[in-house]
Amino acid sequence: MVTIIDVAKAAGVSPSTVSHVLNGKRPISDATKKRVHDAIRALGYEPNPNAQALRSTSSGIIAFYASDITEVFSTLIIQGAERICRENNYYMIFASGVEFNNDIAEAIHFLKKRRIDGLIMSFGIRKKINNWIPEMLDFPVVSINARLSDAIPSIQPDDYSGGREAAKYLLHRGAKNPAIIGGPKSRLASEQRLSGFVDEMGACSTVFDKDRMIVYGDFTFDSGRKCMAELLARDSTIDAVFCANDYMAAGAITEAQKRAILIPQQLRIIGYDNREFDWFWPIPITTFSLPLAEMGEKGALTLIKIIKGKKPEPFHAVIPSKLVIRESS
Amino acid sequence: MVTIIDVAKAAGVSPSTVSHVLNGKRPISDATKKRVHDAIRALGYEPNPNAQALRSTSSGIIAFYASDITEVFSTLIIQGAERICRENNYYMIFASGVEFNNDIAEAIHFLKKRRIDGLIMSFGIRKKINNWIPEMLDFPVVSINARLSDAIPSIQPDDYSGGREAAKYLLHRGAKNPAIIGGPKSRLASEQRLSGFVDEMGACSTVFDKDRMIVYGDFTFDSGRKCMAELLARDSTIDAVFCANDYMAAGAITEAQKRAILIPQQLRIIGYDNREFDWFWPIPITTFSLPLAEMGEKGALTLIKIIKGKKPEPFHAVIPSKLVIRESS
DNA sequence: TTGTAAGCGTTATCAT
DNA sequence: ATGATAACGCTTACAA
Repeated sequence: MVTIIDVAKAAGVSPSTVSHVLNGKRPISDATKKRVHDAIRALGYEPNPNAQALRSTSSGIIAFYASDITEVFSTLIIQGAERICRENNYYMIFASGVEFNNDIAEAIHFLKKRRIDGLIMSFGIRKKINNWIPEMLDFPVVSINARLSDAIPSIQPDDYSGGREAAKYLLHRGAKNPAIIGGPKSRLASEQRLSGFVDEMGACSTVFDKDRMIVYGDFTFDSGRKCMAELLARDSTIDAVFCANDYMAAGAITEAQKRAILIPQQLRIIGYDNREFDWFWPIPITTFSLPLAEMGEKGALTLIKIIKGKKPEPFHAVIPSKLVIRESS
Repeated sequence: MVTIIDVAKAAGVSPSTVSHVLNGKRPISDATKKRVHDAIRALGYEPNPNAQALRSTSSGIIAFYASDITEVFSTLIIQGAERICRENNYYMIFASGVEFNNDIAEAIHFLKKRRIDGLIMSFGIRKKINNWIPEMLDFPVVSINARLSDAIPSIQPDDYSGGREAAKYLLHRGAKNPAIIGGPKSRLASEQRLSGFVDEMGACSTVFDKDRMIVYGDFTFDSGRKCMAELLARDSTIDAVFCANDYMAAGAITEAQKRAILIPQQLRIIGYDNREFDWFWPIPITTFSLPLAEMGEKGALTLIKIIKGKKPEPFHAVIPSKLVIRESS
């Protein structure tokens, strides 16, 4: 184990000089700088992170809390965040809600004792968070996919504008009588996608009967089938359906095909989320690709700014999704 | 910040006694034990992990290296491993191959300087590992999904017996003329699945022409379609196809349906991996569910044994997959 | 621009 | 069965 003292001896300087060369917290002459760096390289010195964390206030660690780490979305967000952290010489550690029985308080407590410099919290399901304890968050925190409070910066996908774009696109494709299959009303993502869609219809002065042309599912494949059946029962002239996620879009397509409805000729379908199966579904599904990596990156960048005492701009960021056009529309 | 000294004072004992009460490395009288525990609870004392790691040789940290953390399989393995680690009071940190440009040496180096107690390496793709440097692994290591060397314990799914079970099941279902769509020959998982299948055919004294009835794809949906077409061109009386993974199974089903072949009546299809879309694919896909959580658990248990100086048993473990029967077969 | 020395919170060694 | 004390490797006042 090579220590800072070994390096100091080899370079003929004091340990504190070595330390300062490494973290640049005070001016060092170029000559000594070089001698120290040479010694470091020659000996293969690596600072001991535990000693650093023990002595200084900062640990160089950023924690990532994901409500469910097995959700694909989480991992893609993580990758984005990790890239930025590494570029800024932070190391990331993880905590998964599942492992803490979704006891966020316990998870935060656990992370705090590791003396983390900051925390990125990512929520798979964007619902209103209850039992929330912002008091615990008395250190740099960023929230992804949920707005926890006005005081905590957040990064969210722009579901509303996605909904608007879906409507615009369908109308552009010639849809005259579109409908919606929504997700649970408790899910913000779904609600915003729908209201964007409805607003855009209004903006294009297209008549849209919200009570009749919206059916609510529960984000599952089966509910997509049922909702499609229900919509067709209500109005057989429907020629386009915007689904609040891809599972329901797949169900809707399946149900329509069972009735020999031609897609996209007679009925256009759009999903949301760009799930893996979309592109090779029997009828490839048009969808919106979420800006997951960007959300992770932006989240990490924002957090690092806060750690360094700067105010992030914007405080609550919203990132657009990207329409991915495939055969179903 | 409550320290061990505060606790010692409150309990009227020395810091070293508190330390020993906590880690049980020497006998303590029940009376003092109680006093110390009371003090700990009263003050809400939490040992500082950084100080512990600095002073002792062990950090209490197990690292998990995954070649690709965004792969669903990785996350499920991780969850299994994490459960065991927590139960044994280890904390897990992660490194993803992607983040290190797949430079395993660098990743290991990075982890080593965090003073990890052990390492679980999980490889998404089971191919022979080249450029391997077992010399670096001079500390407790376990490998999941790949056998790195005789000296490093491994945990793998039993693809061979999965293949056998697939054959047995198809024959039992009355298949007379089965075929195989394999993955790339470089992939161990695929090769073992196939050879299990072929061996079982032999064991049941069923004729199987390996040259004619095996077509190799590349694990993608499109290759599944092509391979299915090729097989049907070779022999239109094929009544069952074992596919080395689910993507190809989905492709095979799609191709067969295009030709109006009835599934499962005229043609039974089995995939492998139990991907998410299997159960809601237009014809739900029979498949094998990999023992991912168990692999993670077993991996962690094995590693912890090694860390504690015990020899794990068995040294190279193999865990069976589970046949999940659905409509396609 | 550089050096000295104290101390971060533990655990390990040596006493008792 | 318990205590005193040094040491882990580093950062940071304080001095020079």
